[in-house]
Amino acid sequence: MHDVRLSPTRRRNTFEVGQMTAEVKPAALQLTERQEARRRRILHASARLASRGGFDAVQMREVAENSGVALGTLYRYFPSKVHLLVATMQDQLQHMHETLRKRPPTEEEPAARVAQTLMRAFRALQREPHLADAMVRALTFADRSVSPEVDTVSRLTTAIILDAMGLAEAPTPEQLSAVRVIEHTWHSALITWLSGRASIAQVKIDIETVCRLIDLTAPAPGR
Amino acid sequence: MHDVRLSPTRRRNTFEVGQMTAEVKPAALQLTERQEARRRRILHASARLASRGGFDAVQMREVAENSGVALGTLYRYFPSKVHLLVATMQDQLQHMHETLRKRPPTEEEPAARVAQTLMRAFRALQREPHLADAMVRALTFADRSVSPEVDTVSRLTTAIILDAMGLAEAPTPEQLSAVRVIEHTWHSALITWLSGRASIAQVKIDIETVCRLIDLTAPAPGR
DNA sequence: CGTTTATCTAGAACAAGTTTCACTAACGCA
DNA sequence: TGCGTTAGTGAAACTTGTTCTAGATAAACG
Repeated sequence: MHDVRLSPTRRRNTFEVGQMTAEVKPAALQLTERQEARRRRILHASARLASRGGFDAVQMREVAENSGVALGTLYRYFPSKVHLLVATMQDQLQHMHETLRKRPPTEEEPAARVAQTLMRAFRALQREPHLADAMVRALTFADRSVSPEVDTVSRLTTAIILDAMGLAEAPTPEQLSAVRVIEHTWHSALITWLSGRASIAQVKIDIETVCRLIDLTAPAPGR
Repeated sequence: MHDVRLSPTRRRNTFEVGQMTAEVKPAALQLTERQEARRRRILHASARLASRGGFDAVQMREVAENSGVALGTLYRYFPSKVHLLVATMQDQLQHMHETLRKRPPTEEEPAARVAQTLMRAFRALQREPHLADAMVRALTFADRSVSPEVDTVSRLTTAIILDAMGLAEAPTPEQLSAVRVIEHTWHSALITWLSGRASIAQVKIDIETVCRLIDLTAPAPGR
């Protein structure tokens, strides 16, 4: 009768934005091997369905079936569809982060580096527009009950951007503000693209535009 | 048997961003008086329910009951819950725009004027956080089928910002980019606030931060 | 006016997210 | 190894958005 939800719900890795390292592992409180495997199967099924038909195509019953797990079990691992998709996004972001670490941006200026990085991520999303749809829609639709998970995604994104700026260690408050604004723009621009209201070119422009903020907060004398 | 959906669906007021005036009336293709009244009752009920419990509290059956209309009729006027809420947002924005016209921002600098305007709007939303939740969640969750309506909201927002900048007439492409980025930040910051991941103060900072972009695109020599 | 046609109404029906329940399997530990 | 507890299964039930149907009203129009 102990309706204690499985890890993902209460995960709350308290760590500062700055000290984000490569190890942001799911960190669910000790899962057995079989459980870890189940969790992985679920995420995999979720991503697969999502890359077919986007948000709507991820149907909980089907995810359960496809991952060989009972519906109730699925809900024990991920207490809602949005939780599931946000976790899926965490997963994908992790990959992205690692990939980016291997091939850091080539540009000189921080602003250009960030823009380049985001455009790379954007191109990756373009390859799986449905998956992108599912993840981003879930992310912005998430209510308070998903805050911890959304926050994790946000921290990952922040880490990626800071990495691109070349200062994963000691960002100033001003720089953090700029990064937050960049993130806002990133998410919202993706949405306008996904809903067909903005072209790829326009998203590019928006990203480049917002990245100029970085210059404003550069360590240089610039106000 | 002519399942022609009512106006709101196919509304497609083609008008340029710049020439946005006060007359953006719903403009549904000729509704009779009774129909206009019904539409209004529906929107009113929607807003009332939303200001109670936010997105989830707006239940289509209840909206129908509260506005004295059959469920089928509700769906004829607004083909989905998201359509309904986006229309509700249009409605509210209209009011906001008029209010802002009456008392334009007092600041001198364009950037400060925009920031002041958005903070005013933000304070208005803070008075009805649940309503804000319903509208903003609907807006960002909207899929392609709602694009025209979302676009209308976007144009209204753009108009408000351009007004605040003091150039509703001839914005440069660069300025339009900045405005788009400001809008992105505005929506996304609202979401982080609504989901409890950012404080009011933080939203304020983000708005002020992004508004600096306006200086970068000023008619002045600034690059 | 009377008729034709488009709207509305009431209510059932359907779909997918979520919850619940009774039961079985796996795990942790003494 | 045996046993109590936690996790997982299967299936039904429940909720709320959405669709459908048949019949009643209102509008348009000759």
